[in-house]
Amino acid sequence: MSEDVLKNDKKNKIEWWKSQGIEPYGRKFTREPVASLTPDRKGIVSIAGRIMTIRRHGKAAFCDVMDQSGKIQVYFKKDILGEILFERFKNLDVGDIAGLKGELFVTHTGQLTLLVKDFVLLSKIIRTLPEKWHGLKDVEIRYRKRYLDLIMNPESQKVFSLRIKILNAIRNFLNNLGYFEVETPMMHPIPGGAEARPFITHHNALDMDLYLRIAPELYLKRLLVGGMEKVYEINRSFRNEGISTLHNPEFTMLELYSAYGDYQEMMDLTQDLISCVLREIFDSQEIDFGDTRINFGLPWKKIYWEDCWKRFGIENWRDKNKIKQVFSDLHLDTEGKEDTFELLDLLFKRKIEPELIDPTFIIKFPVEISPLSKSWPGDPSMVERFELYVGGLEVANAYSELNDPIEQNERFIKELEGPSERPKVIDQDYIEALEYGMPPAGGLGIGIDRLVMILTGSLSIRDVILFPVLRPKQ
RNA sequence: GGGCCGUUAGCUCAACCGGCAGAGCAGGGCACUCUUAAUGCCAAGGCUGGAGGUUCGAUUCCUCCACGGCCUACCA
Repeated sequence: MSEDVLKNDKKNKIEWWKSQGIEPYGRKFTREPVASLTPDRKGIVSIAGRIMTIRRHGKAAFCDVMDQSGKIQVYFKKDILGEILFERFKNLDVGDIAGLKGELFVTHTGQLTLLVKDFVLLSKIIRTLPEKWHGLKDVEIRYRKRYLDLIMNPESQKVFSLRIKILNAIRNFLNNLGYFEVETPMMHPIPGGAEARPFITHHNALDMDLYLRIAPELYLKRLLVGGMEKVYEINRSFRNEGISTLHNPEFTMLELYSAYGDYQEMMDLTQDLISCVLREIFDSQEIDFGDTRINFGLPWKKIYWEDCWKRFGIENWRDKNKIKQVFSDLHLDTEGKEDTFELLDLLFKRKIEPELIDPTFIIKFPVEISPLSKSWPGDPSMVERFELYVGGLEVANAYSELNDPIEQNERFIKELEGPSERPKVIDQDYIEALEYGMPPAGGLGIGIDRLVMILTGSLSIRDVILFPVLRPKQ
C-alpha cells in the first residue's frame, strides 16, 4: 500500500495496535442491531458498528456508533474501562469499526447510551471519512464510491433499502399467485424482444459473437410453449444507448407472462401489484415526486391511444399532413422526423407524457409499432396493448401475446424493412417454438428502476442503481 | 453526438475588476469524566482537474483535453 494512502498518521495507529499484540482487522463478533435496544434492557449487551463521531472529554468520551439498523450513543469512561482499555480507546478514530459490550443507561438529557465495559477493534480506517455535518454531496463521488455515500447519507441508505423491499414485495406478490421466477439467457445469439441497439460480445471457444440481451421476452415465451403457465423474471437487460436521468445502459426489468390471459388481465395485475407494494411498504396511496404528488387511488385512468390526438384536432392519426400542421401550429420542432409514428411519438412525448402524473393506461396501439402483440378483435391494424405512465414516465408495457407463428413471421419480415440498427436476422428458433403452439397469454414488462424512482421520489435513475455506469476516471 | 454549467485542502464551501489562496469539519498536539455540529488553546495541511496561451503577474481571461451534472439527441 502506498504511503499517500495512509493519511494523517493513521499508519502510526495501525502500528500502535500491532505493538499491543492486537490485530487491527478483527474476526466474527456476535452482536445485536442497535435499533433493537430499549432502555428497559438489563445486563450486558453487545453491539458492533462504525464509529461516526467522537466527543472526547479527557478521561471520558461519547461516541455515536452506527450499524445498518441505526445509531446509538456509547460512553467510554476511564474508571469503568481501566487503564489498558482506555488507552486502546484513545487510539480509536472516527470511521473505525468496533465491537462493544456494556450496559444500557439513559443520560441526564434522556438519551439511551451504552456504557462500554469492553470493546474490540474490528476494522481500522486508514483514510478519512467525509465531513460529518454536510455529508458527502459531490454526486460524482457518491456514484463512484457508493460505499461512502451509503456510510454518510442516510437518505441514500433509505432509497436502496426501499428498493430491496419493493423487489421483495413484488416477488412475494407474484409467488403467491403461483408465478415461477425463472432465469433465461442474458447472452443471446440474436437480440430480440425490443427495438434497441445491443451490446456485442464474443465467445472464444465457440468463436461466435453474442449479444447481451435487450429483453428476455422471446425466451420467456418459449417457456409458455413448454407448458410453464405463469413465469416471471426480474433481472438486467442491456441497451447500447445514451445515458440520461431515465436511462442506464444496464437496467432491471420485470417481465411476466400468464398463459390463457390477455392484456386486460395484465392491466388488473399491474394495478394490483403496484397497489400492493404501496400498501405494504408505504402505507399510502400518495407519493411525492419532484414538484408533484402522485395519487395511486383506484381506478386508474384509461385513455385510448387513438383518442390522444383528438385534442390537437387530429381525427385520423394516419394523416401525416395534419400531424405536421399541428407541429407547426404548436411551434413544435419536428426535429427532422418524417415517419408518422416518429412524429406521433414526438408529439406524445412533448405534449402528453408530461401530463400523465397519476397512473394512466394508454390502450390499443397500432400494429406497426407492436410487432409481438396480438391484433385487436375486428381491427387488424391495431393491437391489444397498453402502456402505463406514472409521474410523466413510462413505467410498464403489456400486451396480449401474438401466438400465431405465421403472422409473427410476417411481422418480423416487415420489421426487417424498417430502419432498425439491429442485426437483420429473424429469430427462426422462436418462430419454430410458436409452431409447436403457444397458449394465448398476457405479458407485462415493468421498468423496475423507474418504478423505484417514482416510489422513492428519486429524480435520477442513478440514484436508484447502486453502481451506475460512469466513465472511468483518467 | 450537440448545448449550457461545474471541477479550489480528506469533506463542505469562500476568494470583488487579474495582485501573497481562506474558513469550518476531519486529521496532529495539549487541556477537560453527561457530551451530542462538545468546548478552549497550539501547529500543520494546496502543482486551484490536466496541458498550452495572453500578461510584469492567472484560481480569475483565452484554447484544447479529462471527468461530472443538467438539457437535448439516439432510445422505452
